[in-house]
Amino acid sequence: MAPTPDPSRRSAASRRAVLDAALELVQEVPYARLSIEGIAARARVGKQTIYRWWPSKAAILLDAFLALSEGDDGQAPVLPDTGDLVADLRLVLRATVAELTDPRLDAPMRALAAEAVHDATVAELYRDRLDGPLRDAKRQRLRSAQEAGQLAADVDLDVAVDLVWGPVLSRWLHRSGPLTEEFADQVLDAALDGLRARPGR
Amino acid sequence: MAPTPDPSRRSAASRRAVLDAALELVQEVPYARLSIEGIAARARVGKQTIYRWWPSKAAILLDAFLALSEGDDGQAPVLPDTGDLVADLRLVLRATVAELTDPRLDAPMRALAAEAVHDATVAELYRDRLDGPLRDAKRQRLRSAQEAGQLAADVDLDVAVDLVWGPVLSRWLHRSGPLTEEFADQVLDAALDGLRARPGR
Amino acid sequence: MAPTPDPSRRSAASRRAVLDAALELVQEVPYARLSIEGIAARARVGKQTIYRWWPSKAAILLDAFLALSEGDDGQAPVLPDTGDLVADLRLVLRATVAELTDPRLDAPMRALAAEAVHDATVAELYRDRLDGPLRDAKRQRLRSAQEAGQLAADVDLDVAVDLVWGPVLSRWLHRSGPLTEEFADQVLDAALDGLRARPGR
Amino acid sequence: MAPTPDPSRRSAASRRAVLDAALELVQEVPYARLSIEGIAARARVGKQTIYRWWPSKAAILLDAFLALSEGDDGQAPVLPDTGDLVADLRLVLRATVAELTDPRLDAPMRALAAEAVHDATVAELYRDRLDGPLRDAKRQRLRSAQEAGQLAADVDLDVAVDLVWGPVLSRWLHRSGPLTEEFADQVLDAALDGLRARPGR
DNA sequence: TCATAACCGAGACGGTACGTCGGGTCTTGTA
DNA sequence: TACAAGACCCGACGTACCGTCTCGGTTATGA
Repeated sequence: MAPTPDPSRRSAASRRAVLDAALELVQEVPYARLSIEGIAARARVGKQTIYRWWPSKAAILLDAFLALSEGDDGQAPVLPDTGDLVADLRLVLRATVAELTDPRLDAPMRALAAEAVHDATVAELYRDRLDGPLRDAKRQRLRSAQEAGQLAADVDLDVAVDLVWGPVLSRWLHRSGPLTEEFADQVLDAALDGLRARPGR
Repeated sequence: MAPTPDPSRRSAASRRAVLDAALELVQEVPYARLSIEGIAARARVGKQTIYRWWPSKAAILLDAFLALSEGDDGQAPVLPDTGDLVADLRLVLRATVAELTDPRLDAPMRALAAEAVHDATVAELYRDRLDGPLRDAKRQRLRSAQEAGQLAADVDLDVAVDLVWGPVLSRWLHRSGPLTEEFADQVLDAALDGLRARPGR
Repeated sequence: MAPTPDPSRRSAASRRAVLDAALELVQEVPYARLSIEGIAARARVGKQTIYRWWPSKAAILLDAFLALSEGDDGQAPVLPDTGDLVADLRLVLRATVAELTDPRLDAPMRALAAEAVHDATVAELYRDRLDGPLRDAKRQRLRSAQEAGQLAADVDLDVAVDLVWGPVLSRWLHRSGPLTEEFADQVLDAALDGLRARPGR
Repeated sequence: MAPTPDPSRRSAASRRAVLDAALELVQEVPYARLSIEGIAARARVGKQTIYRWWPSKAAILLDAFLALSEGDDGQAPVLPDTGDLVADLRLVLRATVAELTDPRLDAPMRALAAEAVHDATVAELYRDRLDGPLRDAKRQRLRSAQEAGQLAADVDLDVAVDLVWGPVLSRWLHRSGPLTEEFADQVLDAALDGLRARPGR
């Protein structure tokens, strides 16, 4: 159905220009005013070139966002594993908070996240290309901890990932409170030790 | 500057018609195609009437959504408090999952949530009129548990709320996995008891 | 089929602005570059306003052209009838030549004529609103001459009109030679007296 | 500046394909939708091939049209000269009418004529390659008649040509009436004998 | 004989304009 | 004065072509 043109003839310069323009614009103007027309104009590129290679505005943003984290190219992300679960997770969760509050990343990530919220197609793209690999890494680190006997054996790792990162993501998306390192630490502690009052603690 | 029209002369019929039309349309068409023009046409209402009474599309959705949960009118929500924290929270968290998966509520809630993700103004509206009262109730229930010695004394209640509901919201928004009662229960158990492996458990 | 909006709500200012802009542009730029987009921009008018009220670019030109000859408003044109057929026709045919060579009229008339050449719909519009009334006047003047015994009784008046004006129009359209008063006079003389050599002439 | 490619290497097959495609398309679709892109696609030819060999769409049409009347190749056209001026002209004028009403020729001729109306460059092409030789032949036949004393000595031959063919062309272009053999005959009679009432006729 | 230069098909590219949709404002007539 | 209706200016949509520009591939000489 999709005529999908020959990628070998694709202009790398145009691709970069579009991605850069998208990133610039998503930070300059409110999301609702981000238009393909505007991206094309800023990138000095014909609109057709955009429509030829990207199926949606969200797909551009996704590519643009992936292009931001250039170094990781190719290899799947891996979480640090020093053996000290708490320290490792604290590091990573703080990094997550730092990313989410980085003004350079906030705008495109919000744009993507919002798009994913109401469009399952975009959600799938987002999951496959951005969140998925990262989630695998998180699950992997927790599995390692579980195997080392540091994590309860009966805990579903997907649940565990959501328990640690869910609160942070939720607070970021809903702006339901300040998103700080302190919050990250509190969440981590609570997630590991539980909310319940326990004697001998 | 704002003309702020006289609310006493407002047509209740038009208000209802707009809200109903918005709810119908948000379920019929993909969110991107939900237009004020379309709502006005469906509601047999002049566009000006909408612009007179609502500041944004999101505000319409919010009103429409509030109108859905009519019974709660006025009084602030309260969580059950039978003394059995686990049972109470399980009930409520399952109810949350039920709401989020109710096809009748899913569409407008997603629309609102997405709008809130990229627009801080909408996020505030959302927080004040929808999420806020509910969050207070959650915090209140947890405070009661804390006072009863069921919750660790040093736990920040906002962190606690996010630890319990954050994973559910996050999974809903990102569609990162199936959103089931079982998941709710797992999250609750993990949140209360922690992920960490502990002897004597 | 056509939704044809209510003409009573039409903005007279926009109408004028569009017509003026069209006339200006058709004289400034080659016809192929005359765009509705350009007319709308020049007229400071939304494109939709043009599409609402005119079915085609040619229709705009036609209205614009009719607006040029403002004085004639309403009343049908009449050719002079002094009794002296030759003098009357000479006057009118020279006026035709003058119009066709007037740089202010040449551009829009060519645009219209060309459009009419390949589009029968436009040709009909053109005939009904521009050429028709004028042709009636010509026929009427010739009929009067015929009744006065100045024109051969067996001549079809439509043929007669074409014999007098056809050569001029043809030369204008095809630029097959200089379009001068002298040419008009020669055509008129030849049309009245015929090409054939005759004794006693 | 112009690279002027080597004509000896030109692909005759491509030339034919373009000309054929142009003729087909000009008859299938309204002129405004006739695109070089479309011609190239139909002819299975690269766009560059068209741009290399033809300066404009009109030039393609002209070539295509000339290719239709293949037989006349090279030699200039000549009008019959039997000595009987009326019979000869009647024959030719009827043939003109037949051509103009031939549905196979009508579309490309209209396209060309319309293009010539608003573009003086095309008009020149048209005159030089199509109309010019024919006009010479007409003038030649009339000169012969004039020398034989059949045509008034003081008649300008260009005026004479326009007097005979102008009405027919004009009616064709403006569709101002039915274009029939009868009309041709009437025009011819009127042109030769004049419109004026004359005693002894 | 074979390189090498042209034409060729294909089609991506930066652009301009198309005709449509919707945004938010303003006007008109009715209740 | 609120309302239904809808015209208005404007900006963006996604598409069609423009004319230019590579890309391989195939002829078709001329070193």
